[in-house]
Amino acid sequence: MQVNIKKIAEMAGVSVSTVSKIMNNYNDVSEKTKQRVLEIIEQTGYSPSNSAKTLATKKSNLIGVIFAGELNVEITHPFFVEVLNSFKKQMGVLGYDLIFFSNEKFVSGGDYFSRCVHFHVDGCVIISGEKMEPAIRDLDMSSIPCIGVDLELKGKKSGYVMSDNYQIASKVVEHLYLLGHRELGFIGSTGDSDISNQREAGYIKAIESFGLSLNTDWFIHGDDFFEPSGYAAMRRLIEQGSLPKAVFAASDLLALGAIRALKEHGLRVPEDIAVVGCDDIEACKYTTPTLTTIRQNKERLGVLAAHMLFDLINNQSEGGSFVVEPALIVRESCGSGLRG
Amino acid sequence: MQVNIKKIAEMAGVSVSTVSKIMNNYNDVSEKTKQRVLEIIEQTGYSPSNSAKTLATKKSNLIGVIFAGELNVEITHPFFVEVLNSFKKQMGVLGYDLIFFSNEKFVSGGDYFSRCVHFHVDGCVIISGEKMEPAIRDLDMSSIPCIGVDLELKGKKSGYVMSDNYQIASKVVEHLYLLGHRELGFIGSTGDSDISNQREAGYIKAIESFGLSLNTDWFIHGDDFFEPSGYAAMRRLIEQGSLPKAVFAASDLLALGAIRALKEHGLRVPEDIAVVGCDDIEACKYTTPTLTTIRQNKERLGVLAAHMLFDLINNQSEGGSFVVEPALIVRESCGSGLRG
DNA sequence: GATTGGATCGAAACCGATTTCGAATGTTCT
DNA sequence: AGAACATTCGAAATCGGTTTCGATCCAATC
Repeated sequence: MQVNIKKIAEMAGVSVSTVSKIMNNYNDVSEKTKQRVLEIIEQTGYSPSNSAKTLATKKSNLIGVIFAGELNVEITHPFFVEVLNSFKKQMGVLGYDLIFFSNEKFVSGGDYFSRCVHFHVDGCVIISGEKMEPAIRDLDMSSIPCIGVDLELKGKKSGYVMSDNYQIASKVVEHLYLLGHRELGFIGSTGDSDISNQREAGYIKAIESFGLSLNTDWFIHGDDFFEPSGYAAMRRLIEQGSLPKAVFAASDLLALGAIRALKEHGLRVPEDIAVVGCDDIEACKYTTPTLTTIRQNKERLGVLAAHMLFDLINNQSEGGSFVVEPALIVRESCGSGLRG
Repeated sequence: MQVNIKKIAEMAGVSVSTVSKIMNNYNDVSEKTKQRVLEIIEQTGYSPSNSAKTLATKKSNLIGVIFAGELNVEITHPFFVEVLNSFKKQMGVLGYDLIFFSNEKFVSGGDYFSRCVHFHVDGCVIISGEKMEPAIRDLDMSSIPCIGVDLELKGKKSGYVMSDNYQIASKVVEHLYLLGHRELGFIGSTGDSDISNQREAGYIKAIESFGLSLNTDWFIHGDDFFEPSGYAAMRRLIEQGSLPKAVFAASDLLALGAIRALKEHGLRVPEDIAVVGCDDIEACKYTTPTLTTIRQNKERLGVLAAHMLFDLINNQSEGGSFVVEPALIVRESCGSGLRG
């Protein structure tokens, strides 16, 4: 039995419409009544019902958050959660709250699109890094503004942000090259991951552009981006016989798994083999050796995603994409000195 | 211009009320018309507006998620985010979605309670681990069902889940004692954190019950639960002169920071000093030494929180609390063998 | 055949806001 | 004083659902 607009109107001795106008900054209400009403609103702590407001205006000030894909890219993923946190903050400043759709419901029917209209979300952010699924494509092609994080959306009301995966790979190769490494390997996620594939393609391109020879025996793939996959991949590489002098892993956790396998096999990192990760998650600083990696500007990705979505919602942009520049973070896992 | 209930009614040649009844499992509609309407709903992909539904029923099927406190306990915190993920999954099974309130809005007025009524949330989960703030107390005392995670709520419609901090401390002391350590130190968060205080109190109690002497010079506090605080705390301990043989840190990140400071000072872990963390975050497994710690059953905490909240919402419970049993995870940071 | 009762459906009020449009009042100008 | 205009306000329709209650129809009962 919460206070509603009617009660405020009664208390102030004005009509419901007048109260509504005051709440929405109309200018056809006198300063005197405005102050009186505002005072009562203040006292009662009145906050208009979002449902009623949404129903009347068809704007909910809600942004849907979708974790797409099947590689367990959940809210717990250290990279995405930091992007999301930055996104959430920025969206808050812009006046929006976030609603997380529980994936469980999809089992019992109801695709992403209909859930968006169900909640009248003004827009949504889709977090993935995998290949596009049909349900996501439907949403992308709808009239609902969407921003992909590490997912290339192409709809008229869509956009995306991601790091430049080609540049990432090229920075890694350059670093390894300058350290004297000529035999380079790669540990990726499953082939279903666009992100992993792009990093691999960029890596190959960079290797070739440096005039190095490519040994695809040293290119190996796990099932996802997590640590056990990296461990398993490196195990296979070791059992296979010949090892490269350096490997680039498509995620930090893959790199850490690989390092675990190497240590277990009595190999030293970086002395026997150098390892580079990707993402610069928090844990990189605490491992032994600390992990040389590529930092993606997660905060910037989140802020950019928020602003792009805001502009899309307010018809101030036609979508598009932002590619954020990555930075090489040199720690211990490749050795530090040049030609060291 | 989405399909609404009126359109469905027209297409099926029935009234709006009949459609509504079918959607809500009333039994005064014939099987024949029911099938006809359901078919049309299926074809059109109709999904009823949550706003309209909420407005009419005063139930939103939405759970508010609140990160309280000022210690940067954000969505990124590795412990809470895992509890939250489990909570989210379970809540999804129970038919609820999650809405995250953007803290930014609070700056410009509007407390937690009014935001909950604003969105008609059916209940909310409050994630903290700090002392209770007034705004949270208001919410706790309101008629809105609330569950605290690491926060002791006491309202009539409230409950909470947490790990048994006394038991945590006692398991740590027992472990250290059996390893032969008699000089025990502690690194906590700020005194504003109930969790840290409880762990400290339990630690002291356990030390006394083992008949060990207490040296409060070895008890030291940081500003929060994060790594730099642990580093700074250990630095102070080192500069202070005498060092304990083992320290218990109130979080894993504090422990990792402490280890960094020790290494930097040329001390070996665990040979010169043993370190125990708390939480068992993912990174514990990748550090050197790997971190002996206390595992809190995050998945169970989340599931319990979800069920308690559900029961509270549906008046099937009067609130209360669940305390989950912690488990000691022995890794390398204290040495592994007994008396080793 | 009249009555009862159950099954099936729809009209209408309602939830709490927004927004349009016209009415009433006050102000300025000729 | 009267006309023209600006200011201020409220009645009512609307958004998309839910829910109550009465109407209708048909079968069963007496």
